Amino acid sequence: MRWDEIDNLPCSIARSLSVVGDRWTLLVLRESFLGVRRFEEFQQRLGMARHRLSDRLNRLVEHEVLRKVPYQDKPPRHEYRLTEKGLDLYPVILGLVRWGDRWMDQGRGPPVVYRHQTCGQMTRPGQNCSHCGAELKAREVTPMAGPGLDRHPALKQTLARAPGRAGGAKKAAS
Amino acid sequence: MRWDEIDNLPCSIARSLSVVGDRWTLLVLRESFLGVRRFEEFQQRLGMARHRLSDRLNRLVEHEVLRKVPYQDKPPRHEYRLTEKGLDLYPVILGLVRWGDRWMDQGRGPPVVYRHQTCGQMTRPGQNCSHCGAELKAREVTPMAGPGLDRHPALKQTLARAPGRAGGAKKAAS
DNA sequence: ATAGTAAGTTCCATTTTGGAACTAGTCAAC
DNA sequence: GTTGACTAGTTCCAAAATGGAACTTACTAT
Repeated sequence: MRWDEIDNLPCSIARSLSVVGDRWTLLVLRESFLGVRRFEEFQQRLGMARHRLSDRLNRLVEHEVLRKVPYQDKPPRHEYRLTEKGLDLYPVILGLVRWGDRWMDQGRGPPVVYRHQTCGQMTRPGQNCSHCGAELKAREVTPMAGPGLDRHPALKQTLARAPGRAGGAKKAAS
Repeated sequence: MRWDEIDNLPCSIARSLSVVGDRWTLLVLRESFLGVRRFEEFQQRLGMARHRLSDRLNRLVEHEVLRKVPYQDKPPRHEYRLTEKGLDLYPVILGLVRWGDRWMDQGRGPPVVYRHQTCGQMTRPGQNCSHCGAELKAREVTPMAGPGLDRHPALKQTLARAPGRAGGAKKAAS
């Protein structure tokens, strides 16, 4: 069976994987959830081949997980932003984080920890806040450096601009 | 960046994907969660190339997501069963199901629906039961044919032996 | 005119995957 | 006592996906 056939299986897992089930797509989306929006920035942070990134972004736009939003006219330039469909992948991302934190942390503790802005407390990654029980929404969660992030200044920088922070992806006040 | 380097990134998503982030692995695990344990049965249900399946199963065993359990001596034969680490991937699987159900159902409704045995009610796929709120464990959830499964007898058969059913993967009574 | 920035595309080598056929150990039937 | 079936693979080769580096296009700034 070839990859371009699996989206027709009567299986929600196969259909989901037909969009996000390759080496890079979920890492691209991780960056999106951290506030990254531009081609150059995705490429620099992920270190992936440029044409591969181009493919992945285009496919995500095709499937309406991201949408292209122009931010200047001359020359035409645009950003890639999460749609509602894309934002709805947050539990999948946090599910992978939770599993990786538990089983793949190399004994150092989680590289990233999360605070639920709505209730103000730290939460385990997952579908619901482990403190208040409310559903975790990407815009209401602040990722912060955890114990497993020793000596990785580059990633700390990524975190510094994540949602929920002053001076983050959006201007703090307009 | 090559694939065999990503498991060293200080990122739980990348590390999780280094185990389950390829075309087939999560589909293999889906079958595991449905009670499939033997090479031939994985191969027949998934229709994937045999040596690819062999690779994937070996990698999952290496990472202790599955373990090999002998079931006969002459000739030596064994089954692949989920470990605790593997069972802990259930929320990731159900996260993909939930997203696929919502966004990729082709207008037909979910192919599979889930009943939480512990409370006896139907639940949305996810980390917790949408009825009673308890964490969903693979062994306490029964997948059943949903509206999106029209005319797919093969998959109905897969479901018929899933956990929580009499006459399923284990003998009903010993 | 030269350099810089952003978002790609092109070319080519390497890696991964897919398909079909073949191997190995054992039992059961003819 | 040879043939066929069953289970779990492996081998060979072609096709597809990926990675790396250089090049392109459309501007702006110096």
